Amino acid sequence: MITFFRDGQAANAIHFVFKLQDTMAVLDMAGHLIRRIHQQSTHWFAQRTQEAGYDLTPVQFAALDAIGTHPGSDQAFVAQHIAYDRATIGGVIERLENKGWVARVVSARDRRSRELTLTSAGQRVLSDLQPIVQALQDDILQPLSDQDRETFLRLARQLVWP
Amino acid sequence: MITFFRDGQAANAIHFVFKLQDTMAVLDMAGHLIRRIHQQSTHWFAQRTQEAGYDLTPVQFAALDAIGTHPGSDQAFVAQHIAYDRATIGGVIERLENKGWVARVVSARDRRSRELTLTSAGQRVLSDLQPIVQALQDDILQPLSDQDRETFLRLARQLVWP
DNA sequence: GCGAAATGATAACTACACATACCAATTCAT
DNA sequence: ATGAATTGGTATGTGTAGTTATCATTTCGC
Repeated sequence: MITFFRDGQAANAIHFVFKLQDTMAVLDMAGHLIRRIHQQSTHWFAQRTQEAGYDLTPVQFAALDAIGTHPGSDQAFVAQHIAYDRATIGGVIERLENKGWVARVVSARDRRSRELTLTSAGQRVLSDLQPIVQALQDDILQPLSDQDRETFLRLARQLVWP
Repeated sequence: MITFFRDGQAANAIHFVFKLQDTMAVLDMAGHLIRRIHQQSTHWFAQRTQEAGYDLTPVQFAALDAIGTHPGSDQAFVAQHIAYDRATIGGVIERLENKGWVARVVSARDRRSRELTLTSAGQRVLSDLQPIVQALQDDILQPLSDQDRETFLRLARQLVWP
């Protein structure tokens, strides 16, 4: 029936339906869904960590954790460890240094590299945040049942490694 | 067995194992996996579209598609449609305009808003890219079986809507 | 041991991504 | 009908995210 359309719009009815389908196709593509989930994930991260009185990004946390668990390593290791760009990690670590959470010392062994360690403030931040970030994973997966959460994580792991 | 460690390192063996576990916990979290998948997804997009002779980002494509399927709508609609920040979409559309793919005209109905349409060049780009972007979704999901791809998409859709 | 290749880091550049603040125009409530 | 709230858009600032180029230092090949 074309009675949903006002006078003069009947001829566009089929065109209108096609347009809607085209749109849905793009919004339902893997790449677009992944972008949306990533967007929501970073939003939850900001929300929960700000509630805890901190102001940092997911990547800053990942870098902080990598340095905490591998003290003395250099920027290239941290970048490779969390699958990051070598050029970008410099800025991330610089911001962590400015916050007083990370110390950067030129290595005696290799004068090109800087050895990274957490300051005591950085260690406190990391241990404060660890349970919060752990708990926040449930917020991200909230719409899924326990079993679907496991399935999603299993498939996500498969997607990441290659 | 501690024979994997050189002299003097035996005392650190257990500590070393704990450190590895801590690290794995972070790298295996939903948020981190999602960031990695998003990273790979945008990488595939750049790869495939550049092979086709184009230089644009996933978001530029999503905006182009939204304007193509909803000609005459304004920036706020496009932003809302693809779940985007109102402040960011301005720059994205400005770049599309600079490439000569999108025309931006101040609306007569509401002088605050700009009505967006594709130029003929923009329409050609969109129809050129549509099959390429469609095909590229398989690259993103490549490590999964057909059935797991369906499952992943189903769970991803569930994660997105709330 | 010495030139070439590789590596760690930074700089410059482009493009998101979002928060906040602001202006202009429109709509809503009374 | 008019003041208040809303809406469309831009500006500003911070922080990724990646590419390419450059520089210093180290390691590798022979």
